[in-house]
Amino acid sequence: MAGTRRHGAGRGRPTLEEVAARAGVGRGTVSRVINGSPRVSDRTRTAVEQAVAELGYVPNRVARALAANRADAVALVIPEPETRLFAEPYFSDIIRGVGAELADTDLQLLLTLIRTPKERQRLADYLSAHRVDGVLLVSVHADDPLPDLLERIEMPAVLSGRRSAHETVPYVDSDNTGGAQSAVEHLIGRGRETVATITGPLDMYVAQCRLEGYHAAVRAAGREVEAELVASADFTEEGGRRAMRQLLSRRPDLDGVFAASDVMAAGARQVLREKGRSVPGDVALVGFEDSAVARHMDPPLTSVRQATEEMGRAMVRVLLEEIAGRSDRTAKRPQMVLPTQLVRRESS
Amino acid sequence: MAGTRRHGAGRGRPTLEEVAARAGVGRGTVSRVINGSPRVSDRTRTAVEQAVAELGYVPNRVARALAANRADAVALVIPEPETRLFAEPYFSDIIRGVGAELADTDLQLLLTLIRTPKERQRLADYLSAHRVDGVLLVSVHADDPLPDLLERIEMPAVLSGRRSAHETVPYVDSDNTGGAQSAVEHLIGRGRETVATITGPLDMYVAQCRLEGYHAAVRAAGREVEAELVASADFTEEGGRRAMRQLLSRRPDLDGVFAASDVMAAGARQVLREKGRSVPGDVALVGFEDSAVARHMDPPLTSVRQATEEMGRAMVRVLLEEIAGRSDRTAKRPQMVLPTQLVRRESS
DNA sequence: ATCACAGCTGGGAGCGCTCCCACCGTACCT
DNA sequence: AGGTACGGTGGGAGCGCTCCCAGCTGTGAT
Repeated sequence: MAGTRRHGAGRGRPTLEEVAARAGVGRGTVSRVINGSPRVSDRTRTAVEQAVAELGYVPNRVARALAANRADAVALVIPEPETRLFAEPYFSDIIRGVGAELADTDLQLLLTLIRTPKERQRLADYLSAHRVDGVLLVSVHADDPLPDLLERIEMPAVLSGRRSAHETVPYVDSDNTGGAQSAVEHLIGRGRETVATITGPLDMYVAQCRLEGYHAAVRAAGREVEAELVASADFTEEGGRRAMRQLLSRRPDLDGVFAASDVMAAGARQVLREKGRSVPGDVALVGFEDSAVARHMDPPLTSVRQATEEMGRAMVRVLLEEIAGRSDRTAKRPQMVLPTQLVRRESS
Repeated sequence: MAGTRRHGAGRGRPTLEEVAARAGVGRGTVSRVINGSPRVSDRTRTAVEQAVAELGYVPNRVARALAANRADAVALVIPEPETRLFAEPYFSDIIRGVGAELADTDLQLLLTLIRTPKERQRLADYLSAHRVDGVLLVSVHADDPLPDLLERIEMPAVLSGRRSAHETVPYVDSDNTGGAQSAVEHLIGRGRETVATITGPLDMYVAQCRLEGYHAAVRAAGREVEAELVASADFTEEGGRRAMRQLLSRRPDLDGVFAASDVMAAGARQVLREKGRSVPGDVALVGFEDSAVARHMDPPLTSVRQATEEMGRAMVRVLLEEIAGRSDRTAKRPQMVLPTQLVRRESS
């Protein structure tokens, strides 16, 4: 009865044991070679490596995960509504970066889209069960309970973006304040006198930062910040339209607009066209994100580029560190801010 | 020595055994309840369910996967270059659909981006090792060896799109021919006399189909298909520009263009503007894909919408069938074609 | 020659589950 | 009453690996 295989699939795949037999060594030794332990003689190592090659041995990750109580996987969690709200490229660029950086590891990338509270609960269970080694969280809201849950169960995690200025969890963010500031300085530098801004939802830290950058640039130019020149929206095209109408009715004399996202800039552009204002002739327009939308607008939109793909890569690096360095509890949490860059196009 | 736990993480998570003890039954019985086997008495089932609830038991997928020789995961394979080439929304909409449909299952979604031949090889190894239960392949080229490999190792797989008219592997595709045809019929119906087309790379079946639809519509209108009116490109914006210039120099009298992708239409639009042709006044323009680009063009682009998210969902459904029904080898491979829909906007 | 102590090595135990076989009872037949 | 059948159940074996401990060398110190 011994040796009877029950399952068809996977049949014939060599196991550690078989490699050991062929190399004339014990299981433990093969395991050590596979995992690159230094305590193996060169002689033995060579023998094992040859056996591995001959048999075409590939370790069974599942067995490994079970025995070592690791998962060999990280989860990328994406709150679904966000992918609709934010311009798509952000989302896919992050994935690209994450995927690229993970390719060198042998960690699997698990993608988790969260739509409903039920699914969020399910994820929480899943994570509590330690079925992944770490978590990458994209665009978390300030009131999201997930980061705290992760903290509690000691699951390594990295956020893209901060929830507030005093973020405690490791994160990778881009320099929203600086980017916004440079955008507005650019507008002012081009001689615009009355520069307005369309903000994102101000309960989001990212929107606060971009507004903060606007303020900074206005003040740096020795001007007053006028409340009339600030309209807040929600990162959507429709929101951009509404805010632009508001702004135009309040201050018909405005000649520059900084929108905190390209999509809102697109909405604003439409309203400007409706009202017969030329861009950049009458009104200069700048966006944020440098998404495909910016390039395809007419005229092409000046925008602040964030290194989104690089953010994905950085997140993985930080997460890997977190996973490795969990031991020393005192270590400071790695947090990094990536620079942005103004991309000048015809809209300003 | 018995019962000594070595690993810290996961400590305290109840196991099947503990649930069994608490419910006063055997391991096998608990397993049956968990997996919804019908051969359990109501009495016992209730007792087990209570124990599960009290202990907060969550099955360990890794152990399950090892024991059952399943992986409880499917891989979504995305050839990296494609995600740059194709407009992004396609890619993220597919993911959205796949994620949504998978949420009801307890399969994990593994995302695999393929950039280099080395990574492709790695994936091949990985799949050969049966570490996933099935594979979703996005936009495969005709010469991609992956589908055949999968066939060989009997790994369930579903393609998005076909490689040729005689695709043998299960797939989900949209009605490219029909969509293109309706687009061109629309142009002709609006009174356009000289309708040209910008095609994708003709070694891709999807490009062939869209061209085929163009031909069909032209012929259906009782006209000749003129080679001069066909310019092929590569689904990129730059390609669209080049093709448009070609077309314009060959046939300055053209008054309608069907571009086989929105991105190429965007390129074409730029050239038309350069050359002083108004849209839709002088030239009516239609794209394919109905991506964000289409909505943000000026004027907004009429385009053929494909139900991309639904394609993702359908792919999962088909894959699940494949995984389940692997037993009867004679069953026909499920293949489905989703309808498209013309979305009219101001460009035509 | 003896002892100690390395560096290597083999292999038992165990990770948490599924599979399957043997077994128990009860209901139904002859 | 004995036989048959079958729904329901317990638990051994095993999935392929990692961990760890004991043991086995060979070397250098004594």
